[in-house]
Amino acid sequence: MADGTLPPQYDPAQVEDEIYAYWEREGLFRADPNPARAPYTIVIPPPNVTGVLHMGHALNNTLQDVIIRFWRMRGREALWLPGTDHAGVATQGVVEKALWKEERKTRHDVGREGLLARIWQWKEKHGGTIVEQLKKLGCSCDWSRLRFTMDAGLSRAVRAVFVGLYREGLIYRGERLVNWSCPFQTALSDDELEYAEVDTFFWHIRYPIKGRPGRYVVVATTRPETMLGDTAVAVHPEDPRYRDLVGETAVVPLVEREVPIIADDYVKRDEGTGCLKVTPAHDPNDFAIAGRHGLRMINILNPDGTLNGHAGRFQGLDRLAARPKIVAELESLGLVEKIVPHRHSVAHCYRSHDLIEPYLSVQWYVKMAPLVAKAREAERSGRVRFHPARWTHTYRQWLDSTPDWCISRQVWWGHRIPVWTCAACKAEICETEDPAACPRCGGTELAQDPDVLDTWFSSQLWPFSTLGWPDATADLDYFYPTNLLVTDRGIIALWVARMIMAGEHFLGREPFSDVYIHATILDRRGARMSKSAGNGIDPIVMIRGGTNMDGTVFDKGFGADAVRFMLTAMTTEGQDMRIWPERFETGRNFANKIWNAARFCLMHLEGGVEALAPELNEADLDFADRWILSRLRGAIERATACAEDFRYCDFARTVYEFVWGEFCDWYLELLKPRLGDPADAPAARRVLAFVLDRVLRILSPVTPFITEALWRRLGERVPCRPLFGPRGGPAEGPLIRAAWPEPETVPAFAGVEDEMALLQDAIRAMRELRSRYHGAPYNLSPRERLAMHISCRTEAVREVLTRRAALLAQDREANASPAAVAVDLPKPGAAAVAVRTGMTIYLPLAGLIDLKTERARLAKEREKLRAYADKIAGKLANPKFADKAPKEIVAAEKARLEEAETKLAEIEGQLRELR
RNA sequence: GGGCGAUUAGCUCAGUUGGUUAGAGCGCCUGCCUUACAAGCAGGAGGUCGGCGGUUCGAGCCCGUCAUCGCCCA
Repeated sequence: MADGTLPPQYDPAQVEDEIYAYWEREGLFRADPNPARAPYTIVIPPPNVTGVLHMGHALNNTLQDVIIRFWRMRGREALWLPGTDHAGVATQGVVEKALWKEERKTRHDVGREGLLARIWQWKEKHGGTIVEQLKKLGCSCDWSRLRFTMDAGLSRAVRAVFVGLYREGLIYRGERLVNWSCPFQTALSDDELEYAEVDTFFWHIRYPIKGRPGRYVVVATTRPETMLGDTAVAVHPEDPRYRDLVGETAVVPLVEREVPIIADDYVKRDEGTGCLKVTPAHDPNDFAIAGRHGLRMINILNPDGTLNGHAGRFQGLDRLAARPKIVAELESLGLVEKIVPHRHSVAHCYRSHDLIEPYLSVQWYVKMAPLVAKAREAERSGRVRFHPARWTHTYRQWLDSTPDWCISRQVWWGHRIPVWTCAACKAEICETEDPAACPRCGGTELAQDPDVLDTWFSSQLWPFSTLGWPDATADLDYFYPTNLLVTDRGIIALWVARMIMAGEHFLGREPFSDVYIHATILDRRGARMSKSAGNGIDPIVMIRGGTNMDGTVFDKGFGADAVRFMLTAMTTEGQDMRIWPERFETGRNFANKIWNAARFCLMHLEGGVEALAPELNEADLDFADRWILSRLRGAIERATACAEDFRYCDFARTVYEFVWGEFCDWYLELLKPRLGDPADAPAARRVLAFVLDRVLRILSPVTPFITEALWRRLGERVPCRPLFGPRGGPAEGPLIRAAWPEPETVPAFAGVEDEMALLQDAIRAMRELRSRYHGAPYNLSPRERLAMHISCRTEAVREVLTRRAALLAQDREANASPAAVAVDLPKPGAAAVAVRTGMTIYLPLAGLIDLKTERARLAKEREKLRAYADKIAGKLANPKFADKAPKEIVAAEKARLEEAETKLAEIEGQLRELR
């Protein structure tokens, strides 16, 4: 490579680190407030600081990078602001687990400060992993702005928001049921639950009626152990079976508690026995019933999920271990009527996957109603748009139904709730700065609330806390509101909606105008990728090689560009995306194609600027030049529109098809003879340099590494590549900052595309004629030069084919010369025939032609054409069609029919001759 | 129970407001190591667009319904 030649196979490993280091070193990702340009801003959805990159991150960040690179090239001050999230419950869980494994200590052994110190250590050690992985993917984040939700600045934002909401009366403390995670011993919000189907039983248990020996009511429950906390039995008020029992007293077995039998509409008569045991402290519906009837609430659980003193002799047992014991005792008392298998969906912790217990406790809440109204308005007014649009429904639905948000968590890692209680006067103090003394009585013995805030409480501030809020910074002024948020559907409610609320409430503006929701990545069989299932694909292994999670070894990776290209090309509006390693081969092959196309161009540009035509004007352009420029302009138009509209798949396909299917397959082939001709080469080289330049630019957002590497090579040969005018000029800077090629900057030529289409049709027909005889038993050698006769049906076709005869003759695959081209040329003896639009091509091959095969081929084609022509004729014969269809459509159908019939007649004639 | 997706070639997926003979990648068959590329080139086979009904001159696309799979919410 030192001598300037490139190897014939692209090796991403040789290029990527060096290119990335170059971008970083030169500060090319950096963005700063710049009044001369408009900003384009994306804030990264912060990954968990303890996490490692998975395929979902790879997709998410590729999509952000494609857009930010596009707008950077389009001249915006493009900021992609990166950072990580402290992930309170999850991170603390990881460190606690390690602490236990390594030292057999719990968090209580090391204390709050001790644990926090260890988590910070953990963060320092492992927190950079995911950032380094994003770099391998090619992410052009402004790393100088890397943020962490527990940074001092972001923590100030959290305090400001808490205190602001508190003072507005939007934060309050309440005792109610929460979702309790026993392993973490903390409350979780409703959004942090996941539901899983569980096979269990309905236990039908008899509760004796007080004062009526022998009578009892039968309740059905899936959680028999909760009976220890029962404080009522409920029936439906209109249920005739139990009407006489309302007002009576039932006796809860084992604890012998006397509880009232009450009537409540909530009870479903046809579910279970129609008789409901009411456990207000351990079931949300029962809690509501208790509120209506003023029932006692008995909490039977300790925070760790074991039974407490209210459980009597079962105290100390885990609630799940107690269940069989309780059932056994009930059975021995003859109180179990029956046990029915039952399958239902139960809440689990989204981090530990353990069962969630409804648990009565005092927690902090955010009153949602006023915030919801603002968030709804931001979307209704069109200031926030979802892509694909259907996700708007999910957003609205959540806003319409969300309960107040439980924001306190009983863990230590996170933002501590800024509320203190004065020991002397019991005053509650909520301040942004830690208070030294009670403002009411001056007491200095202040106890801060031990809880921390839900991680989402800080994440919801991300689009502005990262830009300096609550200070009125220049960054905030310039970059806020941001433009785009790219994320997964799973956190539309959890995060996206809350950011919109927070942005609207505290800054009076939406945090971003567009939300792009991308697919969820699934494995080959359509299952979610997960660590426990072992079906994950490690994006870094895909990029660099190594051992995948399932043990498969990849000696070489596919390269970052290949991974990015495939992820982009697979991003359609669907909601899932199935991935397996081999799928990246397409991307790798494409990168290799780009590499070799550029390699070919660079070989022919070896002479540098001096070898280019000193001056080039439109009149100097060859036919092939005009064609590729026209096609290039069209491709740029489509690609630009796709990028603006977040149509990722179409963007990738557009550039893929143009580069491979037109630039490589046709233009470079057409150019070869000209590049070998000293008279034509200088002009051809100028166009070649220009087109390659534009090709690299439009590829750059998706495949930034290989294109930057090739751009540099191209720059070494030809530093500046204007199409027209004098050659030379100042050197172009790095591709990442090169201007996006706007369509108007590429000339288009009317008529050239149609002419080329005709030539391509002729060339393909000639190739096909040859290939009919390439196999056994004919074995026509590809090296044997053939003569083709072309019979044209119009003078116009004849004129084009005659004028471009040289292009037909030079096609290497056809390897044939158009020996005779004329209107209505007769068939030259024994010949293979291809009937095309406007022409019939003959391959005379005396002695080799297989009449039977030729006849069968023509007959098959005739049948197809007949069916086609009949279909159109039928359409045209329908008077309603002529009457109602637009004129252009009718005219087009007529033209099609005419063409089909012409071809059909031609085929009939050929068949007669073959007899 | 409510909402939203998906169902198109052997596999994975495209298919813009209804209007050529429904496309791509991979796989398959045939022939080529043609000095950019075998991770390639050329040619080819393969689909009654999940079922049924409807709207329309015309439906893969719109409407209804059923089936199967999946996601979200309750």
